[in-house]
Amino acid sequence: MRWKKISDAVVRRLPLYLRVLDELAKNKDAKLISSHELGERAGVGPALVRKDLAWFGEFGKQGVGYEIEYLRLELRKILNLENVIRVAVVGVGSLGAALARFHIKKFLEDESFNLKVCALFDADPDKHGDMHEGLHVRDMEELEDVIRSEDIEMAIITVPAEFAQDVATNLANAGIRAILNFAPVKISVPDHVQLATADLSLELQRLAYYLQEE
Amino acid sequence: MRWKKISDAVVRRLPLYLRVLDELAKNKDAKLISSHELGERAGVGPALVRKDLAWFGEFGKQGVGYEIEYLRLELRKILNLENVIRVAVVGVGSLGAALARFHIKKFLEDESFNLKVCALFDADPDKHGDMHEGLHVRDMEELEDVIRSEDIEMAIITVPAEFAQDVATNLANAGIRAILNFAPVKISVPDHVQLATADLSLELQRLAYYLQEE
DNA sequence: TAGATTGTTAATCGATTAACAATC
DNA sequence: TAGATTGTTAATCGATTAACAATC
Repeated sequence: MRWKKISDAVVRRLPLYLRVLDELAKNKDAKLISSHELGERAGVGPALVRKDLAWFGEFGKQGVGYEIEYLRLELRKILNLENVIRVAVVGVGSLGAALARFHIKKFLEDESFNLKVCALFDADPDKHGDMHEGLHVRDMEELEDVIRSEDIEMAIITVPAEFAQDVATNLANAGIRAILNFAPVKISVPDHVQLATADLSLELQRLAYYLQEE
Repeated sequence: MRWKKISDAVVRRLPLYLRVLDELAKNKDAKLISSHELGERAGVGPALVRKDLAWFGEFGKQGVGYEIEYLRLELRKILNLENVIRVAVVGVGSLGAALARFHIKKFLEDESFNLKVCALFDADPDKHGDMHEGLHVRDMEELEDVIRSEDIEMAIITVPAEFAQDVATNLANAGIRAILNFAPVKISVPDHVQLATADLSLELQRLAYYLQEE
């Protein structure tokens, strides 16, 4: 299933729409939703909602709107969230451990959440063998083997900034296709690897700007 | 110090430039940097670097470039990072505790890092009094008093999604001016409160899209 | 002086919004 | 049929890039 050249600005809004639909589906408030209301709840204009969805097909009915459950399932298909995606966490400090814990719990509790953390890695030998939510911390030496044998496609990097680039390179070499980076550095990856950044320092510094009196 | 109507797209790049300058200043590699090299290191085009900086003044010299240390200090002024900014963490689960720990350590280790976590709050009475890096967990009842008496301007929300909006409202009422929200929900705040979102689920779902074969 | 690089204006590019015919 | 809302095209808006005179 491929629709070429969809802008990332569009792709970023799809999970937003999906979240609204998940919520509505759970509460069974209604069967239908208009682009106006979906946009309202997602924080996006109604015209943009329609345009975003139209890139992938015709999901609505004129004069009626979109069927919530149907659109929800279609969006899950589009976002590739139908099958379980295996995830590794590299760097098991308190942040890495917390993220692993959070996602493992969510996977167990929410049946529509399809991201499964299934391996933890850390360079510190003292941590090897430590258990977190049923997973033990592995040596970085095992990275490539485990990623390949366990079909891990995504990784979360929570190592100190100075090691992040090396880790990212190793992950790319091991066949990882998407990385969420928490380390406060710009990292480079090959074109076929997707990168998302959760750079808290950057966000906090940006917020500081707006604290100034206006 | 106010320059009206600077676009957020511009403000978001300033911390990126600052990080590059911090790095260069630490290593004392050189005294000067061109927009070309600064852009290179920050991942931004050279013309855009010059245009971004030009919003705030004339910091460079034609034919020469920008003085690293000078520009670094000017950027710190512009971003309002000269004085310590006090921060509260609301929701002390494993993620909240990890973030508090991370930032408190960074504040102690890096003298140019001016964000100081100085209060922790949680709704769970079992956690009240627990210590994290020298701070005890307080009751939510104390939120407003403590924020006002300790001059706390910024908050990090790490409570479960269903409580995030209430917490944000309470924070806004207590006079908080900027919020970094980790809860996976859209929250609304008054216009005078700045909001940054660290919505990991959204990022991971976006990444999932790109895992599809092309 | 010759070479380099800024600050700034004009041109381009891309994303959002408005408008509306099609149609349920 | 009358009212509503989609999918889509055209208009607008804003952000980035290219170009270049000014000048160190």
